[in-house]
Amino acid sequence: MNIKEVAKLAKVSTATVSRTINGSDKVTPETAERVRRAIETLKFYPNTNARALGSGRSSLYGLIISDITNPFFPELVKSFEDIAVQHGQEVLIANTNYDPHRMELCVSRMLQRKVDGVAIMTSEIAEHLIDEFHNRRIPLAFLDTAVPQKGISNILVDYASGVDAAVGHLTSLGHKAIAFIAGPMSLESARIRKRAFIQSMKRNGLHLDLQLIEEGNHRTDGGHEGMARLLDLKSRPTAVIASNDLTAIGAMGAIFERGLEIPGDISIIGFDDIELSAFTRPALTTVRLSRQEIAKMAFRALYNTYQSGAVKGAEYPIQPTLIVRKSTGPRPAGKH
Amino acid sequence: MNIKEVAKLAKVSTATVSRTINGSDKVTPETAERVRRAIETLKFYPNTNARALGSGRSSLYGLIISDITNPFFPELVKSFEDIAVQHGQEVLIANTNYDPHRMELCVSRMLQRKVDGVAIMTSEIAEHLIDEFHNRRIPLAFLDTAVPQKGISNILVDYASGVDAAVGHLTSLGHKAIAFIAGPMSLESARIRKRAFIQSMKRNGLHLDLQLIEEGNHRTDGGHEGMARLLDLKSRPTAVIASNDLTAIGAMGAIFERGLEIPGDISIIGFDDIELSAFTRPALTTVRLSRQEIAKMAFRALYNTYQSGAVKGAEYPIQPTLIVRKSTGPRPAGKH
DNA sequence: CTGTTAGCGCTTTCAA
DNA sequence: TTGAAAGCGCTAACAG
Repeated sequence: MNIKEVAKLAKVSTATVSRTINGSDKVTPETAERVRRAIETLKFYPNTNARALGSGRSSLYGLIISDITNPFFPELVKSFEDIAVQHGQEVLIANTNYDPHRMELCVSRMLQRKVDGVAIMTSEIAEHLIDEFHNRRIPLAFLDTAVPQKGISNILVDYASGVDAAVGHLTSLGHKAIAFIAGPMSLESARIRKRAFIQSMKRNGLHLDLQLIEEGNHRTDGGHEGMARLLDLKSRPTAVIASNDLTAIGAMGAIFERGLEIPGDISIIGFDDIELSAFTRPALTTVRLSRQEIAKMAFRALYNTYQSGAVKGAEYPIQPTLIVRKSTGPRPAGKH
Repeated sequence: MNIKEVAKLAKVSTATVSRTINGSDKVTPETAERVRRAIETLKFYPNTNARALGSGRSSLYGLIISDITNPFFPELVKSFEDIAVQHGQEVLIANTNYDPHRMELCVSRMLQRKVDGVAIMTSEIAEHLIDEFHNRRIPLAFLDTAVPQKGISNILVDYASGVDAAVGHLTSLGHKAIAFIAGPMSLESARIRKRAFIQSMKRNGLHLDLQLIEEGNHRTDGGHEGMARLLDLKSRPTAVIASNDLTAIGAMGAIFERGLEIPGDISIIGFDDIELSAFTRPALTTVRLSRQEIAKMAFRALYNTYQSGAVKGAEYPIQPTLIVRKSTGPRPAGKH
């Protein structure tokens, strides 16, 4: 079952069938109709491998993520697939599992399948792997890389405004002693969020107590430990901002263990707005980072770059938004 | 950059390069070594599209799921990818979004990419779409389909034993009035679970009160509503088993809203063991359905079927296990 | 607007 | 054990 059979049935050449499939405008409507009927009756599906070989374009876009079980990613993956399919493109997903070796494997998988572009939504990628793509003129899109370079597109989250919204919300509730549980400092995006917090505190004219800045690991256990240390302080904070939702959820556990109430004793704000955050008790106030937007931007960046044959990437800004739920409340009376 | 260049550099024919790549045993170790070095220095990655075209095997396996943001799927996807990559195969993931049209699109995507097999982990698939695969001799693996047929492999979860473990756990805690919040009756696997519950109650010699069986939708809202109705009963149950974890979580919300305690007033057990269940307060006792096992079985079924050219599928059993956490406790004193 | 035909890069007989 | 060469199914000049 191939294009030849279709051509025979429709009484045209294979070229005409190909043109019809590809929506060329130089085919008479009648001919096209005949071809389409032939395709229909034969239940013919063009072989994408042959198409890719013949045209030099795979219509495949790679999506490299750290770990699909990390709640940040599922919606990102879904949105990426949605928009790709809308454009008639296919998606190749690969998990690095936070493992550099595995990342290398992911890159090789992408290269073998001759992807037309790759969205790299993890933070860890070695320079030489980027070159591998760059040398082959394969468009790349990153999320929050430090430096835009080599024609790579970059999705840039405006962390500053997100953190600002969080700090603003807390100050409007009367909080002054605001703590921050950061992510791992090995992560660029975690460093950016921490810097954003420090600047936001200054901008809001609040005293910045370095004791109130903890380092976590973007997982619940890190949040738990960081919060435990904060609670051991003689003057403990009345509000905490966490670098991501999992950290915040871990912190909530630590607070409950001490018999304290949220938000009665301590208010807490997360970052990301993963699905889980709506289900915690109390539901978590958080700064939403739209994964749908990120995915759409990343795909468009790749698709446009590939289509236009452009060599240079661009920057795409994303605005986070504060989602107020139940984990934040007024500063407790008698506290500072 | 192609196999010819490699052949030239290694001073062999393209056939020998091909054989080396494919690990043929009829290549002298020395020749093979020379070829490998050439591949290395040229940073050559064989073009999978050409390979697929030449060999008639795509080394691609499809994985159709309902919705990656449904917490049941991420771990399944990850495990499937893991095992596929271990076998040098690639994965094509497609979400149906519970939409029949979209399912049709998924099938066409699979067909175009010429997958070597498809794992269909959703419940909704039309008969004629199955034929589409069957006619092309493409192995299929299903999760909990009603009837095994047409050489399709079937991953069969032993729901009976899972539900039995749940009922047993509750009776050992003294519970007698046990309710069940089922999934949507349009779903085969939901029907099976409900039947299993009814049978288990009988086997344990417990009175089966039909009022205590509610129908949900496998989402939190359905659990919430079902539980609300149960709480309105004059003789309300002391324990509830939900058809899946999301239902259980919704039910927990309804219980809390009435000012009741878990497990003080009511014990609750879920099904699936999604990640979220460890984070609820209290942590949810549930029947774990290992997604890793399901994924591995499905892949193996497909891979083996394809490799052996077999026409008929097989059945693969999966045993669920009870995970006891904090949402179950002794029957409250004075209650029945 | 349509047909002819030479590739695309690899696999796989068939010979040697 | 190795090489030559004929496909695999489609695309894209080029010619008409």
